[in-house]
Amino acid sequence: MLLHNLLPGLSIDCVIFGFHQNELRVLLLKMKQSERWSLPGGFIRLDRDVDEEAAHILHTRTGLDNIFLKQFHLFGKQNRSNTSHIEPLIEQNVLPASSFQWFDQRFATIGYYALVEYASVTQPIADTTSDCIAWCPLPDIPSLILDHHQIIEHARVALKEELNFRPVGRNLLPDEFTMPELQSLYETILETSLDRRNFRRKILSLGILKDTGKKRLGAANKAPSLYTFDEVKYAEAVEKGFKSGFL
Amino acid sequence: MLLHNLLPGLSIDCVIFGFHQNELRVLLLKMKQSERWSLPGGFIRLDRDVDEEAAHILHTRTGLDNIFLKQFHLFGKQNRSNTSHIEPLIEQNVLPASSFQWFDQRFATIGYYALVEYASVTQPIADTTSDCIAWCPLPDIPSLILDHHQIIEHARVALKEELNFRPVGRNLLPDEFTMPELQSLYETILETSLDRRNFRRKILSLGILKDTGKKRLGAANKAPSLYTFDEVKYAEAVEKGFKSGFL
DNA sequence: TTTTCATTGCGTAATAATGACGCAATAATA
DNA sequence: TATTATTGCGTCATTATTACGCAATGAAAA
Repeated sequence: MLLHNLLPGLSIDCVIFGFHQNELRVLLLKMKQSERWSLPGGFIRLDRDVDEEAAHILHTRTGLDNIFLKQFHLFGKQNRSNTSHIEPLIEQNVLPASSFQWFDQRFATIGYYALVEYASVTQPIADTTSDCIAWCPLPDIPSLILDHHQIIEHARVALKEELNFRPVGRNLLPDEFTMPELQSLYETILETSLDRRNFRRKILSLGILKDTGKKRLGAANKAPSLYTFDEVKYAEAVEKGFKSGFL
Repeated sequence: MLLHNLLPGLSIDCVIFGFHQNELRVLLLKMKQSERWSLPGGFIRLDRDVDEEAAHILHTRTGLDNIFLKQFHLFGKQNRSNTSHIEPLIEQNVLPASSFQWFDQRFATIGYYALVEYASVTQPIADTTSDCIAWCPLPDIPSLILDHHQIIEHARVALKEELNFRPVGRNLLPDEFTMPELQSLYETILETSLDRRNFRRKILSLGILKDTGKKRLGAANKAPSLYTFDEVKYAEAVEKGFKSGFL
């Protein structure tokens, strides 16, 4: 990392959501020399767009390209950043002492959330300042550095609001999925329970699903049908959003 | 402006919306030594939160406090900023030559939109780099510096989407207003026309309006009732948003 | 092989919301 | 006093939502 080659004062933090075992999970990095975790993030190279850099961070951690990625908020409190999570890294020579003044700046950070298919991230990659990287279920997020708790919470609300406007499942579910799986995703994001039969009718009325004709066998009950998203209709729905309110 | 006292690389641009004569208008500054206009904006003092600084910019230009202000997007293209609008100002000694290197940085800018009651901004105040400041109707925005056209367009879309979730009129209309005035505001923001009778029913069903009992006299037709917003219900609606989609 | 079980797919009835209108009432003006 | 433009209120058909009932069906237990 060539620090003179970066946009000063601004960082990126990514809340990478996955869905597994009926839970929303986020990808977190365990800081070296500390019990705290952090969001995947980084700084912006002077020759890259901010959006580009966010996509790059995501690619670096997950190996994935063309991820659904959305900027949701700039966190700009005057006192939000400090060097307490960096100092142990410098002491233990994980980072060079010369990097201290870079981290000692005031940073605003721009939050992005990403939606990825959990199973497609087989081997997430930690960075040099981290021991490991792992998916953490939202209910039991560990202790985080800086304001990263707040960033995750903000992302969660942003995702929840988005869900009422636009379809979201395409990015979080595998290619084929059952109606109960889709419903569980919605219930998790919305933090509520929905009537099975009404959910089914409503989501089908959006016209973005295709029945594959196949069924998910194996469970001790009636086998649910497998659906995929109709790519064309889905893209249209993402573009135009759902009708709501006055429009 | 003490440039060493500012967060580098990040600026603020404010799209200040007002509503007058059935048109949405934005407050723009005419650059000195140029035919171009710009959004009110500025840089972030190291001892201020970004949100605080945005509110400060608004106060400086409009004299108003407690303005509805919402961050909507970070514009972070690598090549979005340049010094072409600054050079004439330095040549004519409007800005000191020493400020060139500050403006020659790459800047990302965080966009805020503000909603203000048009009539309450009696004397908007230009800055030292501007000849004048004026309300411009959205349909005829003049030539703007940098990516300010794009910023306004983005703000407009953000406002439009917001309108489907939360009430907006409180900040754009005078204390008392008629149903047709409110409808005209909605139609302008949504860029559509709405049935008068259905709009009335829907907006009343939200329970955020109070009939003052008074009427707006003077026109050659039946005098429309004057309404105000029910502060308690309105605040509740802003907080919780309107029901829509799945939730 | 048959029964049991959990769960799906489909359906229905009551209620609420929406879209497209009709029409009498009314403030200013001719 | 009649005319004009526009408001406030109401109706009716259609669509959406809510709250359920029930037969069908894979797998597992009897």
